[in-house]
Amino acid sequence: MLKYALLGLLDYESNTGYELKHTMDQSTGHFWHAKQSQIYTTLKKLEQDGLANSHPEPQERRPDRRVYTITESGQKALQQWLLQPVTKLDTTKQLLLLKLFFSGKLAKETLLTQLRLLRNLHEQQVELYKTQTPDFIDEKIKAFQPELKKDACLWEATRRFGESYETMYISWLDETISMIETEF
Amino acid sequence: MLKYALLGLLDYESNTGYELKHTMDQSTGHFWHAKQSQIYTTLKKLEQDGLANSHPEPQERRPDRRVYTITESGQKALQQWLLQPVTKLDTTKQLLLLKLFFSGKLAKETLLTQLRLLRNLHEQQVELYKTQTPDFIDEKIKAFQPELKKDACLWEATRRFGESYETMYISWLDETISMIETEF
DNA sequence: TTTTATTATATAAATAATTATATATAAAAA
DNA sequence: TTTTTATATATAATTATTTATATAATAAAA
Repeated sequence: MLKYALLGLLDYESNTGYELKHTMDQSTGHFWHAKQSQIYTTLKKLEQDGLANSHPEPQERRPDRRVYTITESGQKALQQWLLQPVTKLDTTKQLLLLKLFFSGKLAKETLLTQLRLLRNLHEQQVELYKTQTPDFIDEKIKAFQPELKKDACLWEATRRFGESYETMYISWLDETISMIETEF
Repeated sequence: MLKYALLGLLDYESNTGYELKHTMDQSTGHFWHAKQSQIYTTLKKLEQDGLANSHPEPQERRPDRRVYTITESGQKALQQWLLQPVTKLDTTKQLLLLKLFFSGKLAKETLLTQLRLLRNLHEQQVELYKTQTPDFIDEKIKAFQPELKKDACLWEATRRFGESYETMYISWLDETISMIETEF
């Protein structure tokens, strides 16, 4: 799928692996992340498959940048993929839930400490969705200009998902913490 | 991590790869899933690392079962892992959000159809969390008996997470569908 | 002045996970 | 009676992902 995430971004503008990594970290990374090494290898694969082209761009006193551009074939592949509906639920991996499931023998205070620590992390994350992410979206809209209104609405929908998710998570943690405080 | 999921289950009772797969599908699989092949290979690794033992159990007119049992070393490893707090957020992969992010050029009705289809899937999933999963927990509690009260509370907490998550997801879908209906 | 951060790309090695198959038997359903 | 479902394990091949490392230059900070 990373393939399509990269094609999607390249469809807005040609870019280097380095920049794509940073753009992803602030946008799609919230729901589809990738390490630098995976991005570089996937870009190579895109080029091999004819879905993108690349050319080196010399820079003053810096290593060359390798700029990737989506091809027509790449745009078709992206479009094709976007048209296919999602027909099954994502299988998520929740480390906290996995641990919690087996934590019946842990001391009450150990468990509570762990949950309170995690609550802080989620508090920080929800703040991020409420502030930094909207700024990022505004900035991109200004950069790409007008007819991206629909895109902006959809980007905002994904941001809203993050905010809802974190809000739900914190409520769930609060309920779970109370439950443990009273029933353990 | 699958390693610990398996150790956690084996700590309740010795079991075969086949049974572990089915138990996981109905319990931890909601937040940590694995394919049959991965379970078998991970069990082998557990044995190589001395965290579990196994012995074949002959059956009448059926292939032998290979029953795995957690070792003391395995119990220590499990305990050690449970004591370590989760210090960073899970990086989830949400296929729908990835597609949605790039779907600005799709026709309004195409998008709405995709979102409504997904809404049905989440409706089914929330029902599962409200009914089947509690039944599974009750059944396990009866099987393992009394002092699993704390375990049961934690299992219930993970079930509650699933219900909250799906409820949040459906609300988000409803908001997103309205947004597209009015703003596109 | 030494360290750290930023700009940039690339690959090797290891681990994790998925897909596809192979082997066997028996019961139940179509 | 043929197919499907369930019981059971195992491995090969492939793909996906992470971790670690190498290279190279500049600017800023300690």
